[in-house]
Amino acid sequence: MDIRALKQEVAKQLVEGYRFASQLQILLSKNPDHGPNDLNRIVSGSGPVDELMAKILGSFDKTISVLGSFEPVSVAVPVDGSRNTSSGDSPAAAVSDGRCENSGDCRKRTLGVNKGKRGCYKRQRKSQSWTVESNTSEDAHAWRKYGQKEILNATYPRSYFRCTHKNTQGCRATKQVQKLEHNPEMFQITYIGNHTCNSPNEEIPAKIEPFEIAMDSDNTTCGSCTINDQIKAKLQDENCSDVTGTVLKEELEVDCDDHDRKYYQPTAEDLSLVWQDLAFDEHDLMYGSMWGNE
DNA sequence: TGCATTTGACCGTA
DNA sequence: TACGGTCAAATGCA
Repeated sequence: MDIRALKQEVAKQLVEGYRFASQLQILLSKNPDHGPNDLNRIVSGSGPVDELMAKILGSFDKTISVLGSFEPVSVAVPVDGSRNTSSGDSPAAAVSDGRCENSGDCRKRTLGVNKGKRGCYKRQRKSQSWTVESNTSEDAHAWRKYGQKEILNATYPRSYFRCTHKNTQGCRATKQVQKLEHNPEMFQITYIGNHTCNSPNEEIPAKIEPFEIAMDSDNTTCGSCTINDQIKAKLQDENCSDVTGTVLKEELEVDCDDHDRKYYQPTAEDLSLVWQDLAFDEHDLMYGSMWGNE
């Protein structure tokens, strides 16, 4: 079975799974207070609904991870022979990931032997980011704080986190956490990029509450729709959905590489992002009209 | 001792 | 040029 067939099969399974999750979400939305038709009565245990959702979405997470594992690592052919042809997920790539990989841009500093590399990095493009608000800054993934900054005209500093598995698995996911001005109890969390690591969902603490995608001020637009539109627009802006050849594919991996594996937080909203992205990439990169052929 | 966090320095971008 | 994002040495902690 070739990779295309495998991807089609996985994607097909995701279609069904997504539908099921969507139906469950609808049920939940109809019973926000866990009323007479409370799903808690269907599933035993504490916080069964959230737990069930976490399991379902966790399955998506893993499936998409598997899908990502089929990504050919030698697709990107160097134009000038100088660029690493790996997908950037290997540990070796992780070491140089994000900094000094194009050594020509690395200016040597005069701060000492080790300090010479400080600040020599490649800033991650925000081609794929979304913001949520939550009463906790924690989530299902393991993060490592790498910085904190005072932001102009902001009361609270902004903390910067990267995936713990950045070095081991080359995961480029990062997030920024900042307390809300009007509600310090809440955190505004901006996720940038997607996890390419195989962070186990088993580590998800049961007590963690699901995120809420930030609503528009008038609450007329659901966060996922807004985010999807933004991503879609962004992808189009960056020609990420217009990949027709090897060189462009490489550009995609450089500038939009995280689009290849769109999975992240185990929430319904974010799952829609997963879905959106899969549709985008598989459609545009591989099959051309895969979903239309269904 | 190893890993996570803190914090000042540095760089990219608008 | 200022601001924000990232790096990495120093430090803290289990």
